[in-house]
Order: sequence, then structure tokens, then C-alpha cells
Amino acid sequence: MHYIDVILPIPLENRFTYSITEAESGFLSIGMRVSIPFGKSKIYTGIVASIHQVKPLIYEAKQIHQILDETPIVTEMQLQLWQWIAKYYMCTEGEVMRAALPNAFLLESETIISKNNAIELNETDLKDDEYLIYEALQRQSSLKIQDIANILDKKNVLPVVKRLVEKEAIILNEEIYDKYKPKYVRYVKLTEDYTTPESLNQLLEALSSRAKKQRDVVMTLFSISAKTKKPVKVSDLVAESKTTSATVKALVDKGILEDYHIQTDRVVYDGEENEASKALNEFQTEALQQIKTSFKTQNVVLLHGITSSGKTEVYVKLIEEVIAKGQQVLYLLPEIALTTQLVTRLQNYFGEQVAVFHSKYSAHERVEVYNQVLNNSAKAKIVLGARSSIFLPFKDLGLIIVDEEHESSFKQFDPAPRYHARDVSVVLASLFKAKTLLGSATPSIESYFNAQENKYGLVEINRRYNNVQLPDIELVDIKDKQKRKKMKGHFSDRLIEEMTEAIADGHQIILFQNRRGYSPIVECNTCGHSPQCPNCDVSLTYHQFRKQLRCHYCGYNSAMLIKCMACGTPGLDSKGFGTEQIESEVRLLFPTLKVGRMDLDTTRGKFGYEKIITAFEQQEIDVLVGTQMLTKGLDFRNVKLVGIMNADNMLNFPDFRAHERSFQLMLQVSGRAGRTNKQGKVLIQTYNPYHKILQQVSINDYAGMFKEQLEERYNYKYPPYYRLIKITLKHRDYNKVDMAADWLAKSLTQLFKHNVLGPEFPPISRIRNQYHKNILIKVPQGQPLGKTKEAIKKVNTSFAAIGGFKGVRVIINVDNY
DNA sequence: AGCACGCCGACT
DNA sequence: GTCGGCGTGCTC
Repeated sequence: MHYIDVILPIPLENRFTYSITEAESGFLSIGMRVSIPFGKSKIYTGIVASIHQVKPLIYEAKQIHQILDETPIVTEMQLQLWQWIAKYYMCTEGEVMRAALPNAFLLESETIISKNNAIELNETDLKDDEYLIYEALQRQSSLKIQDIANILDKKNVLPVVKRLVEKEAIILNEEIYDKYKPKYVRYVKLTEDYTTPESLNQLLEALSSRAKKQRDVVMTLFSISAKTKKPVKVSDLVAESKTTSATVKALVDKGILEDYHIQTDRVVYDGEENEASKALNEFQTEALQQIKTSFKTQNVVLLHGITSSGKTEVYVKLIEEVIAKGQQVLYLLPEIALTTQLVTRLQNYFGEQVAVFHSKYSAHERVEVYNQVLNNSAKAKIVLGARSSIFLPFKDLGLIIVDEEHESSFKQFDPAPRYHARDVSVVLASLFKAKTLLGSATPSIESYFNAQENKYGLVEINRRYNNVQLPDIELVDIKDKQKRKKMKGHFSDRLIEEMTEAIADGHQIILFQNRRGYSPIVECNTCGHSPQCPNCDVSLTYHQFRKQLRCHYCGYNSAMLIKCMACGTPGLDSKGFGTEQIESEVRLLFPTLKVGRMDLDTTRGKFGYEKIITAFEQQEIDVLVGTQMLTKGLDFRNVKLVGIMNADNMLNFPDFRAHERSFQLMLQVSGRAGRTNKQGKVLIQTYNPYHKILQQVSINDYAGMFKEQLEERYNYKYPPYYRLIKITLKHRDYNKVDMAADWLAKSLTQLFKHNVLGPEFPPISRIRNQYHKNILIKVPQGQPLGKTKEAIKKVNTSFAAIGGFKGVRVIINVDNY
């Protein structure tokens, strides 16, 4: 007997064993998809992880349902990576599988209900709701569960369906359908009969007397195929000959033309021929040389190049060398940076060898890129993608570039696997014996530390491209300005002066405020009451644009209040400010300027970012107000001034990384100023200009920041000296989470002593009606990570067995960067 | 995660 | 008295 172990896309620890026939065992190989029955009625897609002949001892293995692939769609390398991720990030292989495969690969069954024609049924035996369904089936051949729910207008319809099955009125089928449908394009050609010149002449003559239009179409078909020497698309033919598809159809019906379909890719690059990559300047050349030298002894190199130093050109040279060897390159970027200029830039160099992969792509588009990578196709030699592209089925990977390496968005937070794409990249590259290049203007403390410790190579570029000067950064003390009445709204006199000057010179301005909406708190003037979210433990943010109060955690919203809910007095005040308020203040201060806003609210929709970015590039917008979105890899030529409206709220954020993050954020935004010839200007408004981070930002002192932060990390036992594992417990019932967390923390403390912090309610203890409580485990350098995780798992298992804590969700987040 | 089986309140 | 709520336990 033959068996296979499959991985299923569900959060269960085990692989599942199914039996297969002799014939199937000859056909199947590791990495293929199979559909398998699971539980009483479900059919799932599983990945074959091993094939063997070991009969399971304690249960009877079920037969598989179907083989879904002819060749593996998952490589053995991927399976290894999945296993590593599951182990390292403490989740199941199934969860990794779910994240790794395009959704269209994961077929699930759907119950299809149809009438049982074999049985003559007495309709009076049926109850009202049963009859409704039975009657609907007289008219329609089949129904889905959802349809039935609609007919009966209730959500739990399974009992009714069950009764009907018992009465043999209906039959159930599990239907699986392929979600991926290849896209076909229709082409036409002349039929065989008219391939000789004589027959063709006869045809044209015949047509010119009776059907002029059709003759034109045939003539056009000639001219197009003569010009392009390629198959002719129906759509092109119709457009070119200025007819309708009806004329073409008539010709097809007559047997003169023949149509056929060719499968095409949805994602096509239709740009110009490749342009040669730019020559590097001396600093870039030097850096490139150093990287190559470093790669001889190191697998990972950190490229620390200040903003606008031209890191991309260096990457391009490296990529050229790797693809010349026929190998694949993975270029990772934060999601937002992907929607913009960089993609175009790389496509200009590498043309259709570049494939892009990110979450805004449709399921179909993702399958196509996945398959191209799997086939090591020439169309996907370079994959430009967001964090999830580490899951693509690379065949021969030569290099991974992680650009903007410090970005926290490389860490996935919510569904498991909670992986960090940068760290997984290093593992992925090592599986291929490939190299990893991390790039950033403001490297993360971890990576820079690794470079200092000689775990990574380190290469630095300290000059901006074309020798443009770094922007001049000025700190503005708004406490002092307020005292002297030099503030207009949230604008200091200095900021207004600089804005006036920049505009006078025809330059553009970016204003940065790390908070969206109009104001984060609304407060009653009389009683001090402020409206709270009913589902979360936060104040509602006022959004002026929609005249709404909104919760940024659960999406709850209500109309803006006219009077206080508690005391009924009109007159509500707002505290704090967000991008909307800045936008409207700019309008008041500079009525002639065109103001744009870029935050989550204005960039919804597929082309949200592009619209705003293009408008700003085309200089249709003078002042762009935005949140951190502005920092990611945007390159605006004409920006002279950047204003950071308030540096304090990010500095005071309760997180050990707040200072590092603020430094990175401010330097990145500053980098948007003066990217060509003229020196840019950055104004940072703060209540505390003597804050050391602000001082370091103002003189671009990365080394100083690094040294100081590292010391703090050492003193307070944080990464890179200690590893962190954060455990979050969630439940609707406050007391239940409280007790559960206490129990878990106590058990963990027995193992890890003082390295367990908490349990502690986070600053926002309730989100979407779920109470949260956190436990933080610090793992010192000498302590083996694998053992630690095993111990945590064990504790977690005993925890799950306690009846009183049923329903409490435990979320484990490894390397909570 | 689903989904079935099983035990207690609001309706015919 | 049933219908249907969701609390527990299993899935090769």
C-alpha cells in the first residue's frame, strides 16, 4: 500500500496521511496538489509533502479524492523553507502554505444541492421552508448553500437541508472548481481554402461585388500580418478596419476566416526596448566593488547609502551580473514603494524580464507570476515584490535585494505566519547558496549591529548622487514660539517664511504629520467628555472631510456630534491634529496654493497612490500633506522644503523602538527635499528641540544614534542583545483574559524567571470588543532559541487543556520587531 | 480553521 | 413540546 503525507492550509500541527493507489503512486511526486476529503464533508487542497509505504497505526487512512497537478507546483526548496518558517515563527506549516500559495491554487469544495429525480415525492410531506427549496429546484437545476440562505432569508439553513436529504428530496454534491482561468485572446487567420493566390483572388473578386465591407476586412488582415508578421488579434483587426465584430463573425461563418484562441498573460510589459543602465559615479563604483569583494566571504551585505546616493543604480549593476548567469533575482520592497516610480525605472532597464508581485494584483495575475517564476521563465528573471514574494517558487535564485531594509512593514503582523521578510530572505538565499544585499539610508539597529559584529559585510555610500548637498535641517521650538505668539495654528513663523520662499521660487513642499483625520480627540467644552469607540478602548477621531467620528482600529464611524452626548451642551473642542487639519490650515494660510493630501483615507482604491503621486509629480499640487506613506521610496524632483509638523508624538510612542523609528522616519522624509541640484530645507517643529534624537537627525548622525540606541538596548535587554517573543491573549471577557494571562505568565516565569515581562494590558486594551493582554519573553543570547520555543509550546499546550480558558486566543509573535 | 454533535432558553 | 442558540471535540 502507498501513502502520502499532505500539508493542508489550516492551522493544525499535523500533516495528514492518505492512501493512494499503485497507479497514483507512480504519477504523484512531492509538491503536487491533491484534493482530499477532510472531516465529514469538506474537500481541501493539500500539498504532497512525502510519499511512503508506512501504514498509519491508529486510524484508517482515507483515499485521496483527486490529483490536481501534472507537475509539482511547490518545489522541495519551498517545503524546506515552509518548515523553517513554521518552526522559527511558531506556527503551523498549513498557515505558511496558506500565505505562500496564490489563493487561486487553494480549491475548496462548495456544496451543490440538486433535486433527486429518482424519487417521486409527495409534496405534502414537506414543511413550508422545505417546500420553498424544493420548489426552487423545479425551476433551477442546482442551488448553493448561500442561495438557500437567500431564499429562506436566514443564516442557519443546514438543518433544513439535512431534513430534505433524509426525505430523499435532494442530493448533495461537493463541487470543486478551479479558481484560476487562463486568459485567452481571440485571433483570426484565413482558412486553408484560401491559402493559394488563385483562390484568394477569386475570393476578393467575389467579395468586392457583394460585400465591400468584408473585402475591406480581408484586405486589412493582409496588411496587418504583412506589417507585424505575427498572428492577428480579432480586436486589432476590428479596430484597424473600422468594422464591427459582426463582420468578422460573418466571414468566420462563411468559412473564409478561422478564429482561434491563444492563452496570454494578464500582466504584460509593453514599454520601450531596454535602455542601457546608467554609468556609475566613482562612489557607486567603489561601493559596487566593495559589495562584490564582500560577497566572496559574506553571504549578507548591508549597503548603507544616504538618501539619494543612488543605491538603485548599484543594485541594477548587480542584477545585470546575476541574470547574465541565467539566475533569478528577488528584489524586495515595502508594499507602498512598489506602486511607484521604481517599477518603471527597473522596467526601463530590464524590460519584460521584470515581474511585479504584490497584494494589489488580482488572484489571476498572481498565479501567472507564480508560474513564470516556477518555470524559470525569461519573463520573471527579476521579481520585484512585497514581503510575500519570498514565497515564490524560485528555481535558481542568485541574489536577493532587500531595499529599505529597516522598514517595519517587512514583518507580517496579523495572520500567521508572522514572519519578517528580511530575515526569511537570508534563510531563503542560503538555501540557494545565493547572496543577500540589504539596503537602506537608515539601517535597522539589528542589521547594522550584525554588520559591526562581522556577521554581515558593510558597504557605505556617503555622497549624494550628482553631489547634491544633504538638506539643511532646522529644529523649531514651538513651545518658545507659542510663548512669543509666533504660531498660526500649527504653523510656526519659520515654517510660514520658508513655505513662502519655496513657493516664490516655484518649488514644491511636503508637510509631514504622522496622524490622519482632523483631530484624534473631540472633547466637550463644558464637561470634558469625549466620544469613545463602542468596540474599542480609544477616542474617536474626527474626520472633517466626511463630517464623521471614526475609530482607526475597528472602522466604526458615526456622524459628527452637534452637542455633547453626556451633558447635551453644544460646543465641542478638538484636541491634537492630523493631516486633514494641516491641509485646511494650509488652505487658510495660503489661499492661492493647491494642496493635496496623502494618507490612508485618500489612497484607497487600486490607483489611489498613483493618482496623488502623479498629480504631485506633474506639479498640479504645490503642497502635499501626508503621513508616513510619503517616506517610502518616492522621488520628487522639485521638492525644496519638507516640514515635520510635530516630532514629539512619534518620539514619545511607548515602544523600545520609538527612537530608532523616529530617527529613520524623519531622515527618510527629509530625504525627499532637494533631490536635484539645489540644497533642500527641512523644518522640524517640536516642543523639545534638545531631544537627543532630534539633535542626531539635524546633523544626520546615524553613527551617533546607533551607538546611543545600542547602549540603551544593552541596558534594558532588548534586541539585538536579546530576542523577543511576544504572547498576546485575546478574549471578549476581560476577566477571562486577565486570569488566563496571569496563569500563562506564571508558568512561563517558572521556566524563564525574570526574563518574562508582564502580563500587562496594552495601552489600548480592547479592540473590536476583544480584550488584549501581553506577555513578553526575552531570550538572552546564550539561551538556545529552539529549546526556548519548544518549552513555550509545551506550556501553551497545557494552557489549552485548561477548561476555564477555553476560547482565549493565544498569539505568539517571534521577533516582535 | 470548519463543522458536527450535544445540551439549555424562546417560540409554535 | 420543538427550534435554534453556541459550547466542546475532532479532523488522516
